[in-house]
Amino acid sequence: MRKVDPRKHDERRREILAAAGRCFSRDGFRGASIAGICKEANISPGHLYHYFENKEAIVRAMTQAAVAEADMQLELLSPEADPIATLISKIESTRVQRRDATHFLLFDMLAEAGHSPSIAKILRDSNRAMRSRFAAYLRKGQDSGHVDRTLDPDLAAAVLISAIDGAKAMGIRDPKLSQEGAHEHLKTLIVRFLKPAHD
Amino acid sequence: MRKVDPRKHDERRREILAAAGRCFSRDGFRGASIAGICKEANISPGHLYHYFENKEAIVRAMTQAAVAEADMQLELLSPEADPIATLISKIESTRVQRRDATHFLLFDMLAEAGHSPSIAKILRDSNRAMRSRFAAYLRKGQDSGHVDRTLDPDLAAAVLISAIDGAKAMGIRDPKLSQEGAHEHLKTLIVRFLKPAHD
Amino acid sequence: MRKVDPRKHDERRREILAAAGRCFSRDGFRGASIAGICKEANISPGHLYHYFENKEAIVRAMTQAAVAEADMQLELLSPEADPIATLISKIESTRVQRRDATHFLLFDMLAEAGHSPSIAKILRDSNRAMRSRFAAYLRKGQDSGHVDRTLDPDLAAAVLISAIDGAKAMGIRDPKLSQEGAHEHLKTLIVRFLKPAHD
Amino acid sequence: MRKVDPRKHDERRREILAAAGRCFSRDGFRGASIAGICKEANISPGHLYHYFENKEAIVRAMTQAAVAEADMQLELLSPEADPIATLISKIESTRVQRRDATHFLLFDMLAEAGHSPSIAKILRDSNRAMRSRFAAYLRKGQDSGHVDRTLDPDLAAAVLISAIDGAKAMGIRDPKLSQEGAHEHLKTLIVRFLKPAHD
DNA sequence: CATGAATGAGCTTTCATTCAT
DNA sequence: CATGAATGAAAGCTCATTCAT
Repeated sequence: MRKVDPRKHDERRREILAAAGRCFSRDGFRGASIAGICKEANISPGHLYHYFENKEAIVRAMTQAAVAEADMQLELLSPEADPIATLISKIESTRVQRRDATHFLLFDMLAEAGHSPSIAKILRDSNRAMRSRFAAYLRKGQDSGHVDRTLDPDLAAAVLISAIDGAKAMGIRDPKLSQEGAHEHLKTLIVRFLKPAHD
Repeated sequence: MRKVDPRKHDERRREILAAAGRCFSRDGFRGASIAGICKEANISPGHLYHYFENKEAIVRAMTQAAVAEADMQLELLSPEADPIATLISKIESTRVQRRDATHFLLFDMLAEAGHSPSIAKILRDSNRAMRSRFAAYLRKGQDSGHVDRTLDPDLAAAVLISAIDGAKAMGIRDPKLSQEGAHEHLKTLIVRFLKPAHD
Repeated sequence: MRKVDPRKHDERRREILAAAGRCFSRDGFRGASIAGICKEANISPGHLYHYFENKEAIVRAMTQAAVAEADMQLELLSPEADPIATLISKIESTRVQRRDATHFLLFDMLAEAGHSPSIAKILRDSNRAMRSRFAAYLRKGQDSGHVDRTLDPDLAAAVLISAIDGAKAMGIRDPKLSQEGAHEHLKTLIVRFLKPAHD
Repeated sequence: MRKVDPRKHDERRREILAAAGRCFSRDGFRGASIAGICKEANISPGHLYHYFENKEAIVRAMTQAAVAEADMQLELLSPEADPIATLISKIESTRVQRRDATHFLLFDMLAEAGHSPSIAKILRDSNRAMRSRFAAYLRKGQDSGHVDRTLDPDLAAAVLISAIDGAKAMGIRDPKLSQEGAHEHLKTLIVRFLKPAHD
């Protein structure tokens, strides 16, 4: 009579997703195999399909989790401080995790968006959320005079997100680049972009 | 005793690579099949292996060709003009090709770099070349007073390359974003970053 | 010490069998899955195995039920009437249900008999029962002068059963065939076969 | 430069089909596995897919071959003779092959027609061909006075085909039935059905 | 009596790669 | 140079069946 315990079900799903995440960032979305994920998650292939309809569903859930996590990290940034400093600390965290395997995952997602409309949609939707959060920061900064009032908050936010993406690419293209130096220059880029009172 | 005509051999290789490029940008590195590439190139699978040792060799050559092409496009930019304008026109070309399938290829490469050291190396090497070319532009700009002298040309170049990568990601994350607006803001980002005389 | 109520147990079995019947006639013996049958019967897979040892047991029970049902329908035919009319009305019912999914089930059973000796035996046993019932009709008809006395009742019965099977096949081979016309001719076939006084 | 030799290709296809036929009549359409067919045909699984798009294509080709063969056998019957005798010899051949595995295949096809529209279509199309061939025989018989002129040739043909199907079912339902006796009665059925001059 | 989590063998299919011609 | 027949391992996925609860 007892039905599925949704709690346990969800926990298991998360466990599988975590295992999949390890496989995906090691081998890529396409390179990772169901068998590998099962081994990593210590379950049988048949059982995995109680939790996910198919591989694409795992990729989808993974992508969703990754972008949600990215958005959440942004939400956690202290909203009191100078928004410029806030955003820079965001960029900074990217620098620190420089060789983080999840960066590869991001590029896998961007590549996958080219072949999978559902992944593309997840990326678009999450991007809209992140962008409006960013834009809110910027608007607040404009109100307090920290951010150039001539910038369109939405478009500036899009540019800043793209700068973060670019920073992640930089870590791959140039792993030996002076981290402090690159960070300094990125910071300069952001500051000069946002700072008001350009003559 | 008839020897291979190296000229023809190279041309064939390029043809195959072009066919592979179409397949890769349509289906991704992993999603594209040797059979598909052969069909696209109008050769037999057996024959393809006269030109490439294995699939990874094609991916490698493809990556090399793509980054070389990117570098070459940079080389073609008129070296006379104001370097800032030059760089902006480079960004602009990214905007115009916004939904170009080759963008997905770039992200495939960046993702692949996570699993394949040889791809990672190609990316690193090509990046070093591009970066020094960019840096040369910047140095010239600094000499002529167009570019802020306090910037380190190498690091600034790395940041600019990352901005271009980010711009490509922007097209995927936000396909409906106002192109002109985003471009304006990107331009502003570059100009403010490079322009001298910040107080 | 609580014993199973055999009444309830049997009813449950019949319910499951009914559900299985729907699945089998939709997807075939091989195409239908235990999971599907469970969903159709609203029970869990584990529970199903309280009622049936394995899938083959379900197929067996199903086959048995189907042939028993066919025999029972025959039993219900009014034994008073002219046996020729009786048999024709039997053929008629086949015509009416022409596209009935249970027809496919019959052919599934006949095919399955080729790979499963136990199914073959069920078919044989049931056929013997039906045949003797048919034969009894014929004998009565011979006594009353409605049926040709030179026919061997048993063999004639076998031929008539095969004619009914054939009529079911006709519905599949030729779904658009004039139903009335085909029925008329089938009726003629039966009448001429059984009618006495051929010169 | 040499292209595929269509002769060899076709021969290989036929070989595979023959192997598949053995597997299918042993295990049924669904019960037979690609691996088993490959082993029977002495080829690798990958290679099989050079000749057939997928398993369904094999089933389709198999069905087509089987019904074409049935039609061809009919064509070979001597067209000179009394059409009734001709048709009876057709029924007779069914009796002789009584336990022929291809009979099971027929019922597999009829069952499969319930789930696969393409199989259903093949059956319909082949049936139309066979039926018109049968009907031509009957018409000729009517012209020569051997066959009852009141019968509609097309419908009578359909009824006769269904009688053959039924005869095949009889072999399965009743393998121990006196073959001669059953045959005698079947012959009687046919003769009385077709013979003219019923009073 | 009843659940559904869990298994693992087996399924169809794909694909990089080799090789005789 | 060029073909495409052939391989076989591995992929994603299904499913009958078992078992702890």
